[in-house]
Amino acid sequence: MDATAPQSPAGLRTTPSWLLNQAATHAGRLISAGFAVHDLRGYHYRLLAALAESGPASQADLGRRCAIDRSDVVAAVNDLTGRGLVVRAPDPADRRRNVISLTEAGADEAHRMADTVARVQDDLLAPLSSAERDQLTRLLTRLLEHHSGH
Amino acid sequence: MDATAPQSPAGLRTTPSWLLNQAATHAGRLISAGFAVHDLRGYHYRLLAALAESGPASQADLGRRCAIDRSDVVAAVNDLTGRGLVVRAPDPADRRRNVISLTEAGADEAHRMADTVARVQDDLLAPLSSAERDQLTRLLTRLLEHHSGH
DNA sequence: TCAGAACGTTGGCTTCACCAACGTTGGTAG
DNA sequence: CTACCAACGTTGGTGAAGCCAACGTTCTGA
Repeated sequence: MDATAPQSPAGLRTTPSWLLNQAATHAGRLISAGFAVHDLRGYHYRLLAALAESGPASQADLGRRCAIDRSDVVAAVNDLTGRGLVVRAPDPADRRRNVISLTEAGADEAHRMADTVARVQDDLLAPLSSAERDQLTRLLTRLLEHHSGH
Repeated sequence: MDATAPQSPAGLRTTPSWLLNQAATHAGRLISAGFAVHDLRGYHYRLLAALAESGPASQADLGRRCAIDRSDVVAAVNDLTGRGLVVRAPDPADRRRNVISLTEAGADEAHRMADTVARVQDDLLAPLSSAERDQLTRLLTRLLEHHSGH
């Protein structure tokens, strides 16, 4: 992003979807920079976080929880197994499923990435007071609940 | 997005950068659907909006104002000229530059797209009161100002 | 005047979000 | 029990969006 950007058109600048887009883009830059240190990307973190929090799960379940398409879960899990962060095993109780579990290294990495993410939040929300951060979080949460709870 | 998504990990669900990402993704889906009717995409709208608001400009200027890379401006302007929405002319005062101007059809399309965008905002912000919408807008604006004003 | 900056352009890359199709396996209605 | 349909993992592909490096041309400032 050009720091020296002339004022963008008001037609964009005052449009919530534009603001969301730009704020998310910027957050994404910070997050990506943080993840680069771990040599991992967004999909990887989402999966590790889900596994660290709720334990082993099928790929389909992970996809639903992390908002990642089934086919993209395959590739990301491949990456993670290749790095020894995760193990893929057939589910004896349902032979359609694979059970994905964290290895010890995976659990460690999940913690480290969570720390990185936490630092990025502070960076991202620097200009806001703690009350304002809560406000923003609540507004966004309501938005998402409305649009997913249908 | 799966409407039936089981609860995502709290480690994500309560993280502002995740909320921003998801909200922006959803907004993007609504916006894209709206733009599909016009057979145009996000970059096209940004450029048309900037031109409609501030008049003719060089490609580099447009790129800075719309947060689009120089090289991507080239392609988008090519598209727009191909549709007769925009004209590209060399700047006699600075032969490095091209001056991009809206045609009449381009100005019309800019208005129609602005209407589409306005409708999408209402859809997107449906769950929020007008005061809350202002709050959200202000918080996001402050975030962006902080991170671009450096 | 001459070095460096700005401009437009080409070509390439990565991430993320999707979609369609297939074979395999489970569950269920008849 | 069988037929049918749903769910799962997988492959392969698409497109938008955001970037970066390099080049030749043109302008500008020291």
